[in-house]
Amino acid sequence: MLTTGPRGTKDILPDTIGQWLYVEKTVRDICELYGYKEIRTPIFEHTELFLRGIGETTDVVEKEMYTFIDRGKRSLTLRPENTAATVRAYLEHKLYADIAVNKLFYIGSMFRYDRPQAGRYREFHQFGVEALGTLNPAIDAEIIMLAVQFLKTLGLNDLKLALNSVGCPNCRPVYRERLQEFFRDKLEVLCSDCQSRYDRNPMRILDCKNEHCKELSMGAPNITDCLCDECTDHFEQVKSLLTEAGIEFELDPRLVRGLDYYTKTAFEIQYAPLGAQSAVAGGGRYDGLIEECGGSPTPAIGFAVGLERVLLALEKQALLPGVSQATDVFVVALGVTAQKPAFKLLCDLRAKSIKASMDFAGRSLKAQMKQANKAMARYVVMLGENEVNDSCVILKDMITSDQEKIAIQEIVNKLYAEVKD
RNA sequence: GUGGUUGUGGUGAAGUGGUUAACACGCCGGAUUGUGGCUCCGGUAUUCGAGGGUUCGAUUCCCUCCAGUCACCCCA
Repeated sequence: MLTTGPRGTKDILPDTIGQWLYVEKTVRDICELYGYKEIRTPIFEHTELFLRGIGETTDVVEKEMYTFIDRGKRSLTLRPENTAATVRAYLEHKLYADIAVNKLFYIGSMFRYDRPQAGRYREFHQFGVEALGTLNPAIDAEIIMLAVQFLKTLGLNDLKLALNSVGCPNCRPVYRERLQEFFRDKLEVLCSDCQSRYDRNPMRILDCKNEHCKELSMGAPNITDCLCDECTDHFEQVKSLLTEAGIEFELDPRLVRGLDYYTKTAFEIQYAPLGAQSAVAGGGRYDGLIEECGGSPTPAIGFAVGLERVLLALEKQALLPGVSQATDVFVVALGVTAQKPAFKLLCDLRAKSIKASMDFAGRSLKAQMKQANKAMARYVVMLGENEVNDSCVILKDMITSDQEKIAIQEIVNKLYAEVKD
């Protein structure tokens, strides 16, 4: 218990931290390129924010939230996603007053009480982007392109961009009714999951993996045929902008998002080799959310990328960079009298920005040499009693195995010249 | 929340109802005086996820729990 982390969590150890830094660097670079600014919101929020924002009947809210009561008897929840919180911050700090369109990105931990499986954890990391303040289809295209370019920059291939429009409060209810109408006489023969979807979210029936349900849903009406004029027009423009930009996409009229706030444009980027959890990125428009959160009606769009899934995909394509943890110099000290001068040398080297390490376990010379080798040290500086008495050190080149005696006053400059040329 | 599957040292893994739980890698130490990477030698699990039960006896059989893993649900 004490030696096991909570279920669904993962430690990121020194041997893999480089992968994260690499991905995070890519995130920051691309966001800078597209003009998105980083925002950091709290890990927890008032529970109410997610209830209202995400939707009370969504799975995320109904069964996946980490909710707790604090000592002030407030109900708080660990964020299961970051769009609602970003909107909250946007309203709280009146960011809309600064500029017409706010372009923001975030990167951090999210929490969902789910059964862990491949690509799904209880604490996971998302990189997300939000553009608040415009209904212009060009921002839809920009957002989607950013997501695609991010994944491509990392080197991922075989990605599938699925695109759909889920309508707006004007046309979606119409579609919903037509769907229910279509399935009404088939309700008895649908799987039990779909029977409950029928009322909660009939669009999900279209997405069912059950073969029988798939057959039954053949010929079901498509949402894109039921969109209102405004949504149709918007969707057409998004599609043509993407086409002009050379972004390949697949129209998927069955693509549904699980969060209530989505409107119009919905998209998902899938990487099939990941198995069941193949959605690497997902997002869409949420033109009603800001008003729902107490702001004035403001259109917005965003997406989130699951970083663990990205890392899994990169691993499958062997795209993870090997991080060199080589050090420049390893200082080997022999015996007690050399300890202090060795430590001083270590400090002096670092003062010159030379990467340097030494042994602190009081090990033998041989063991220290092995350690230097493991640390991939370019040079080893040795000093023992003799060297201390002579005010010199032995400098060893670990590649050529050459070694020479050097006055201790000169060693730092000498190494600086070697390492920093 | 539901179902499948797995759980032996730091890691990958053999193995059996009964004296000292293979092997490989890793790690630690050594191969004459103060020197790495190769090689060789030695040391590295009072214990087989945890707790019960069956048994003369269980790591091996049963139950419960915990954890990993995969799938459903759902999502990034």
